[in-house]
Amino acid sequence: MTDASKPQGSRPEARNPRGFIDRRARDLVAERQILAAVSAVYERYGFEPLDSPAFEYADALGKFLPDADRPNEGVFALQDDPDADGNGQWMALRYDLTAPLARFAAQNWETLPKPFRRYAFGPVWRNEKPGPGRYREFVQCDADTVGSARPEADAEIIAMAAEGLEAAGVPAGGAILKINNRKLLNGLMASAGVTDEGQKLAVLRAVDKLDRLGPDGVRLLLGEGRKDESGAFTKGAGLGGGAAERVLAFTAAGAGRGDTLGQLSNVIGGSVEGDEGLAELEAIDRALVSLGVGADRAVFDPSVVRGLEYYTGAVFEAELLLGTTDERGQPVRFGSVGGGGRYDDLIARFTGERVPATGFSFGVSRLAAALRAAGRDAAVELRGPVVIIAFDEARMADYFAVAGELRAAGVPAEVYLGSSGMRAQMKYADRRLSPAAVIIGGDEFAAGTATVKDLDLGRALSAGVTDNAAWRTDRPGQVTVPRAELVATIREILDAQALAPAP
RNA sequence: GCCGCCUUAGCUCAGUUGGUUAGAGCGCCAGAUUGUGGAUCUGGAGGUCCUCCGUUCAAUCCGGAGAGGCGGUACCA
Repeated sequence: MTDASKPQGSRPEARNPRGFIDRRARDLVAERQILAAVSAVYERYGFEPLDSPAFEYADALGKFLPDADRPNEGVFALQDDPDADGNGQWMALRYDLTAPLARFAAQNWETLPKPFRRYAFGPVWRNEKPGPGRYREFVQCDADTVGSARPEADAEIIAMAAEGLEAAGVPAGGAILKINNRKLLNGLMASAGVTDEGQKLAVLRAVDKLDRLGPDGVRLLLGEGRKDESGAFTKGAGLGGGAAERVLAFTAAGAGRGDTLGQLSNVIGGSVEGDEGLAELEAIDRALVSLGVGADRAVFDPSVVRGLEYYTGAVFEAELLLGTTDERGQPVRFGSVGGGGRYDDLIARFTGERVPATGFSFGVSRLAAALRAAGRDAAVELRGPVVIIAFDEARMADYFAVAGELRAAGVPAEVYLGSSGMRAQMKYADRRLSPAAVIIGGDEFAAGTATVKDLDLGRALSAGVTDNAAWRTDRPGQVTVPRAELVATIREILDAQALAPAP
């Protein structure tokens, strides 16, 4: 085996790049169903589809602009057409669908109908450390309204997101949209004397961890800092005790609708920006009520932060409440499957003109994985084609004719194209989860017949069979019919299987 | 980025206190069965023991460095 046919050490290892995965039929069918269902909902709301390139010039993507020192920080970037000095335009794979939308809207602003409503889906790439269920390439689906400052635009996005998740297969009560407004926390921090941008960020980060660390952990992070179990120390926001308690009181204002608004107005009190945020949430509440979205589907939750600078007003997050378990039966918290909010400054980066915008995006693969883990993907069932056994070299033309007839009748079919014997061919059909196999050998040709084997019937019967000889001679589910009745016979088998539970 | 654990067959893992030919289960291939899936039995293929350097008569095993994987943490557009 150490001969020339196997040069040692010179073979590439067949493996995926770190953080990238192959997705097979099962995953793809599930994702396609989700996208089809969600697209239909979004279009019903008047959103038009848009596709944009995988690459954008790096400056258009915004703050993750690669530079000479760290060209790959966060994004996958390359230099387009570099000259002799290595100078070229930096371009990068998009890391979300919102930045490309901002570029597109700015570029076509003069001719777009405004407000502009579009949805988009496709892969996005992030050059960062992968984690469990977290990859460097994944499919996102995003919907935005550009050019409307009305809180109703936010409410409609929220309502549409809720409806979209249900259409994708999340059962009623399986997810909740949590809504907050950046202006509330900004107002609160302003009245507490927090003006430093770095300190503001630290406060946001601390609040974001409320669900994981609890109020005590967040209190530490708002103050001096916190040391976790592994001994790593996270520097805190450096807030004084009074200010920290005010922030905590704010985040504790409950997750409801009208009652939460009342509590928030007590805690916020005073600042102009805070009052503005409160008024926006009240308007969103009214719109949600008229859109038929109750507190069972969307609530106000002051602990929702959603990322950093970018958002300027309302923010929302979709949390999955479905009970899910992993392969070992351990419960898994999927948590957030999507989020969004109002970003009024993103397009101004290009045009200098402030354009209000709001949107929501979710991870399609992640949602599919969550639905699978929750056992909600039963509708996705992969059946193989009808397999025509390649019995006789000289008769291949006849086999292809059978395949053609079946395909013309709308039945997925294929002629076995390997070189193995019949046993292996049957095994192949079984493994493909084929509904039926067609056997036309010398006997059938002589008699002008075809033998059709109902593989599901055999699958069902095989459980009770212990003797191989009997299993073979019984030939379960097998019928021989005149060649002319072949397609009709298979049709009957398929119709019968459609009524039976999946094998 | 930081911390910890791990790396032996396609997969899950044994094992060798450093010594001739490194094992199991599952999976795969074939036969028992000229033309039939599951089960069973029999046989077979499949390994640079992650890589490099060092120590040694001798390294899959000991030491060092590196790579890759997993988990936590930080970041998350």
